[in-house]
Amino acid sequence: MTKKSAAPKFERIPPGERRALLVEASIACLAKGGIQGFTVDNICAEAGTSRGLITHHFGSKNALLAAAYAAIYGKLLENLDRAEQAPESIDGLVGMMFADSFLSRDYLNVWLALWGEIAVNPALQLEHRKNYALYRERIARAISAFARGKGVTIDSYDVATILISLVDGLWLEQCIDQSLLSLDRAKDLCRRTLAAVLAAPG
Amino acid sequence: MTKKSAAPKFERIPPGERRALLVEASIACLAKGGIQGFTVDNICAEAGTSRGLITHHFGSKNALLAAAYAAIYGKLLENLDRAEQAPESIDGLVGMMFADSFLSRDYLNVWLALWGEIAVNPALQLEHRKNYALYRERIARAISAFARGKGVTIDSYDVATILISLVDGLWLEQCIDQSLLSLDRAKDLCRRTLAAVLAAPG
DNA sequence: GAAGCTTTTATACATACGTATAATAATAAA
DNA sequence: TTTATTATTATACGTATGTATAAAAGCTTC
Repeated sequence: MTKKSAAPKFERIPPGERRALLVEASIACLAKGGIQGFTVDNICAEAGTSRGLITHHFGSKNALLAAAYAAIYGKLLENLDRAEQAPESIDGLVGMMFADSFLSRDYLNVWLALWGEIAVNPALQLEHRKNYALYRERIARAISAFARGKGVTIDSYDVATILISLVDGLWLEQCIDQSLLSLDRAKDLCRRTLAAVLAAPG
Repeated sequence: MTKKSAAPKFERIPPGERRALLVEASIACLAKGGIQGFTVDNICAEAGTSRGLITHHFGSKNALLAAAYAAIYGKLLENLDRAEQAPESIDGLVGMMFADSFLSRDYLNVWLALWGEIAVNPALQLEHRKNYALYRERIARAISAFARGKGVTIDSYDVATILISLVDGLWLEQCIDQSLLSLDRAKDLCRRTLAAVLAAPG
């Protein structure tokens, strides 16, 4: 007679996977309710775990927030690295920016929620600086390569700032009020601005 | 013998003034701690009143938040109306944008904190749409007048979107990490972009 | 100076919050 | 099969939260 094995009351998974699950749940909560939706109860309910796991795996809620931010930026940079290294047209440059930026509407809300926290949360600020520098460098490099290929002389650092700021602004606009701006129009405005800036003398 | 009059335990001021005080205190709290710093305790401590006044004068904390947003936008629009109606140079246009945008670093944090809430707070969303439409209209009008004066034909609505988005993006960048961008450089990038866009054919 | 009105305070209340704790149970190792 | 490890749960605890309530007190009007 075989021993009757009871159904396990919970599944035990490797720490790395559990952390990833909690990070995913955190992002979902940020998307739904902004930084105010980022609570232990919400996150653990979303992840389907008990309340203790955040402390166990991250030490604190704030550490989980920093981890979530790192994960989001990680995805962004990863996508960027998959893109062609040196876009050879304005369209290519714009495509590079928007492939990562306008991934999904939910993600926009997450960025916005996190941005609002960075200024008042040192741990997040640290995480931001680290990742943003990589991001900016990557964009500036692409612009630089593009300009070199076209024989245009520009300050790629300046153009990168313009491009990133414009995309962030369009993004923000799209996030706050979806009815004002479509992805296609955002791309188009970006393309037009970039073309004008790169064509201008100086 | 005159009656000894005890010092009043509190000052009673007109509802409008009290509301303004609470709105000011709200903005200060948002600047310090983001949306998470926007609590009844913080606000009333900042305003130097007891906890009951928010409910009494606004009905709810959320209504106060909407009022604070309206007040901030009100100041923005007011400043804009004081500016010259039709800037006649690129510098004038840029000046118009930045006179309101970069008022103070504290205000940047407030905008950022509020932006993060708009997507998840219907009352704020309503207040935003109303004011943003006025803002955008005002900017587009100035651009339109400028172009007409110079004999340039443009879609002022498009250029307004570009300009506003760029300024918001620069603003965001400045807010998140002050070490990356000075006001002067932000203005300069804006000027340069605007000049290029307005000079471009089409 | 007295009455009435409404601002203002003080307090109470139920809920939500982040974290600490101890018990439990799933897995790996022996 | 037994033991050891640690992921996981359940719960407790103190604090913070937004709002409701009632008492107190300032101001206006007569």
